[in-house]
Amino acid sequence: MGRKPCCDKDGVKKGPWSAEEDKKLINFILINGQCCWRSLPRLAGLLRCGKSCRLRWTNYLRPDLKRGLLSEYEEKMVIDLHSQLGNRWSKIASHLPGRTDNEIKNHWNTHIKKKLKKMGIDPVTHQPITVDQPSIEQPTKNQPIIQQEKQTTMPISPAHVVPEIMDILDHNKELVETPILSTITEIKLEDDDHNNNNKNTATSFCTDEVPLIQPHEIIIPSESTPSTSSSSSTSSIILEDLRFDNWQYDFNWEDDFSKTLDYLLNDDIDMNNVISQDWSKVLEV
DNA sequence: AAAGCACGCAACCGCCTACTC
DNA sequence: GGAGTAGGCGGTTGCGTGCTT
Repeated sequence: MGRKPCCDKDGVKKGPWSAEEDKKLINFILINGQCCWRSLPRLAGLLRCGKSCRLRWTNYLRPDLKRGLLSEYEEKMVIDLHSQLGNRWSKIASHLPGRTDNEIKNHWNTHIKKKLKKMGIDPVTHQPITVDQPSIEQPTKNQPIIQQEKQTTMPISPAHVVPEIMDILDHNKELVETPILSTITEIKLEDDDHNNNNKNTATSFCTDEVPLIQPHEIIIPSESTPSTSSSSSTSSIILEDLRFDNWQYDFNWEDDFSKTLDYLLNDDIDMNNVISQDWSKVLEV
């Protein structure tokens, strides 16, 4: 039996998200939290497949995302983590708060790869490129890291390859608030797919931290109801209940959320602008 | 000024895994 | 135990934009 498509292709919009769609998605998730992605588009009034909504939220709309280029420090983090974890972007991203796997993957492919090659380092093996050294294929996710390590006789950390990286790391350490560096050494090389115990540690990030709700708790935003923050007492109560206390960023709920809500409820505001500037500014740690 | 090209990034696709029944 | 489903992940694509010729 063939696999059922994640969504009905007919009537499902594809391509770039409009400001209106973003607004609907943010509004729905802020009010209801994340429920099942499959039914979210219907409940939120979006003509998108659930997968697309999840991706949009995870990679672009999530309030705790950092925008902009990776800092030099973050870049070194990615290099080091990649040397240990390979192309497991989500794992790498979990060690960089506010960064998504997609963002890191893109940055790796567009910037870091080139940079490493320029430095004479094979981005795949993290070892110096020699003329007759064939590039070793990137291990697949089915190939355990431990097994890959056995294939090499030298340490694979880039710090062994490029000593100055550690100097840069030290230099940039002061620029970062979160103690990311200390976690590098804590990364277990064994596959931790079955070990979610450290999912919610102070330094790792998890996209599941938006409160989950039961289907009966879902509130479908009404198009007809004028939704001002003062007029919707029901929403206020529920929003109060759904405070994202477990989120990793330092969110000043009283001030920032009402500010954010104002944006959402004000039709005159261009959401693209909100997201790229005010939204991220409001929620910046 | 315009055509061609390269680059960056958002979004999609298909596969995999975990979970439920 | 197997089928069906949902969510997650990594690879890839395609479009917008800036640069070069």
